Amino acid sequence: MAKARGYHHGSLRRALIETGLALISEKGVSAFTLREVAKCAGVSTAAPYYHFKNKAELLEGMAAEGWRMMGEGFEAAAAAEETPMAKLIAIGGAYVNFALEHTPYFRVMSRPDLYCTEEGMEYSDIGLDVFAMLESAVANCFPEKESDDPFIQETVLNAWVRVHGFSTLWIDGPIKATSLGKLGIEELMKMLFKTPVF
Amino acid sequence: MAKARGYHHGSLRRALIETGLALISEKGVSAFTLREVAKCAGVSTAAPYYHFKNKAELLEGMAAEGWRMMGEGFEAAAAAEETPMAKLIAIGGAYVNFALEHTPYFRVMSRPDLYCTEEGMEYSDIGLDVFAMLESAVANCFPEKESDDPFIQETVLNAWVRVHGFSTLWIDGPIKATSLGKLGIEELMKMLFKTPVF
DNA sequence: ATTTCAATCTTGACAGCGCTAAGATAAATG
DNA sequence: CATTTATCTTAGCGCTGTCAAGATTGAAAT
Repeated sequence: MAKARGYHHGSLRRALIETGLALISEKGVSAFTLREVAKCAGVSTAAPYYHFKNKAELLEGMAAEGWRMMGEGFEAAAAAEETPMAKLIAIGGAYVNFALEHTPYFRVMSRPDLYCTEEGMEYSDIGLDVFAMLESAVANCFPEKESDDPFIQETVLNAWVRVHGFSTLWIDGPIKATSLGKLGIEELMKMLFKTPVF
Repeated sequence: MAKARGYHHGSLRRALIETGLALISEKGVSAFTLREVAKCAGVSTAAPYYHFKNKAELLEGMAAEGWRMMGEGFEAAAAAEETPMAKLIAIGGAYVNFALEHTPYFRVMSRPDLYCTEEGMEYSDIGLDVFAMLESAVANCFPEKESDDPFIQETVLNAWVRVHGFSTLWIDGPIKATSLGKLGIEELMKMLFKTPVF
């Protein structure tokens, strides 16, 4: 009754997500096609519709998985450091690292228009959880302040904007096309975190 | 022989770009359709193919126009200030303002995968010109340094990442979905430029 | 003024897309 | 073994990007 195996894949749902990510990795998210995903997974065109209501829901599945992975990366990065400040920096690094190492996930996650199609859902709930982790990492650096202190908010904004802007500009190509592109990624990331976030 | 008027529009090319932007503004760039653009412009499905090689080239036309506009915005913003530093800050503000006021343009411009399809073209040439303006605005703030000084590069990266990251996160929705969203756009922009870029 | 001509647009068609309805098949249950 | 339920397939709709062929037009040439 639950998640029994069908007569083809043991778990087509997983296969579709993975095949889809592979496809996005190769040809980009705009060339991502339900039919091709199905073909690559070895099933018919209509098979995905048993596991996902539509294309957007498959993308939402990818995004949710990505957010979960990013959250785990945040936790691991923070756990490896001692001071709140070092934890915050490590989380920023984890954000960029995730975008670079799991680019297809990140591409989907950062395009809410693809999977937050209708209803009241404005944004991925899991995405908000990850944001909350960043938020409290900042707050922990300034225990004497309230969490809605303007300074905290400013710092959160600054950190988020920085890691997201860099990730986007890097994986989409613009940085590589400019004089900054001649610098390696390690050097750029060092620059990115050299200027304090507060 | 040159750009004579056809037997329908005086200049269909312009009409397609404008209609297309209106469509993107309403339904987003992923719902942008050549056929619908043609219909809204009052011509047949195949008409656009006289003015643009394909869909990507129409999007490229939009992007190029957007980059030009952004460049003009940069110049105007810089011209209104006296000191190099004030010019730099004004340019940063012009970047964000462009994204907010000309969102459909910005959406296309920041998706090079849509219009930099093939050949050697990795990124819009005009986009690179705009980047050069930002670069020299930074360099002008530190006349004693060479333009390839690491500090200059770091500052360029920091400024770019900040304005681009904020613009993207704002127009795509994430910021609005978080606690930061409760703050107004003016307040957020003040925060964005409060922390120095160098 | 008529002819000619190149630029511009239309019609019609093709393969591929997301999605749905109806039927087939395999695995789980009795 | 029979039945039921979950899973998948086949067939088809209206949409998309793109192209080939033909129609229409304004302007240049005579």
